[in-house]
Amino acid sequence: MPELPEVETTIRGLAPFLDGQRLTAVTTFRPDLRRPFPADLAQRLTGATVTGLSRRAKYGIVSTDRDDHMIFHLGMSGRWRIAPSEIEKHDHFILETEEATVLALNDARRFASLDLVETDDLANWPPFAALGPEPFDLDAHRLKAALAGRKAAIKLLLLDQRIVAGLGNIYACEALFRARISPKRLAGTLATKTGKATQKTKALVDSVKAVLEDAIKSGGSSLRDYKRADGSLGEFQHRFKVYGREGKPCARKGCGGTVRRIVQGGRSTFYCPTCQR
DNA sequence: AGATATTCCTGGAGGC
DNA sequence: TGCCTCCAGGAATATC
Repeated sequence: MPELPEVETTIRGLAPFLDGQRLTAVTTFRPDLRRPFPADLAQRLTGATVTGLSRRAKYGIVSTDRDDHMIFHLGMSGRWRIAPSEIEKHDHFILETEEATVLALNDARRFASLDLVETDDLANWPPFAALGPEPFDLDAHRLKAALAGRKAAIKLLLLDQRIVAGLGNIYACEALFRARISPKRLAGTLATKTGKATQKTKALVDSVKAVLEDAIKSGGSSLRDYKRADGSLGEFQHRFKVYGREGKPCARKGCGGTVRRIVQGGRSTFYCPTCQR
């Protein structure tokens, strides 16, 4: 479930153990995850000092003093474990620091990725080159322009990382609920010139930011696999208003509707047909 | 452009 | 503690 808040939580959890640390040992237990690991991964990381950790969309970035950036994507089930007492099933990659802290990348479904990109290549690195703006950099004008004329359902476009980068299935559903917008609404109808639709675009931008900020404050959401790097669970799953709440009463005061589940683009969408229009 | 299906994987849940 | 089917946070790719 790692969407933007889970990756942000992971980066914040790793930073105290990695930032400024020299990497003393790098171990891979297999040659690939979603993609092959770089052949010189261990060689380039071993002995390097971490100069900073950051995030872009759902990618975590560990930068080193060799102008390298180790970039990970957690896929569906990836997580980092700090100082594990022993190696577990599905640990695929291990970093060890000068202070002897062990960090393990664990991923049952192996949809994660691990890449090493040089600074000069960052902007053109294909996974990054295709990304739209960070949600926190989004504004109503920009979103409106991206949605104008589009006939796809708004939910599907919120999942399109080229439109806005970092939302996944959960937070797309939750943001639409907060904005009172139906996930089935054709994206272009949010982008018309008349006041009401523009207000809807603004509401959506504000809702996207708010739900992500709240989720980060809660340490992300833990459903099946996700845990914070220190092993603790996120808390935001207790605050879902629609996700996973099919058949339950709408959380909006006075609405009285019932949360529905539909399928869009082959994935579950949860929403309240009564108050989301 | 858009809708849909498929693929990469493992594991948990639920039906029988 | 069996077998089978379905479903799951993502995203690239193919086809109509």
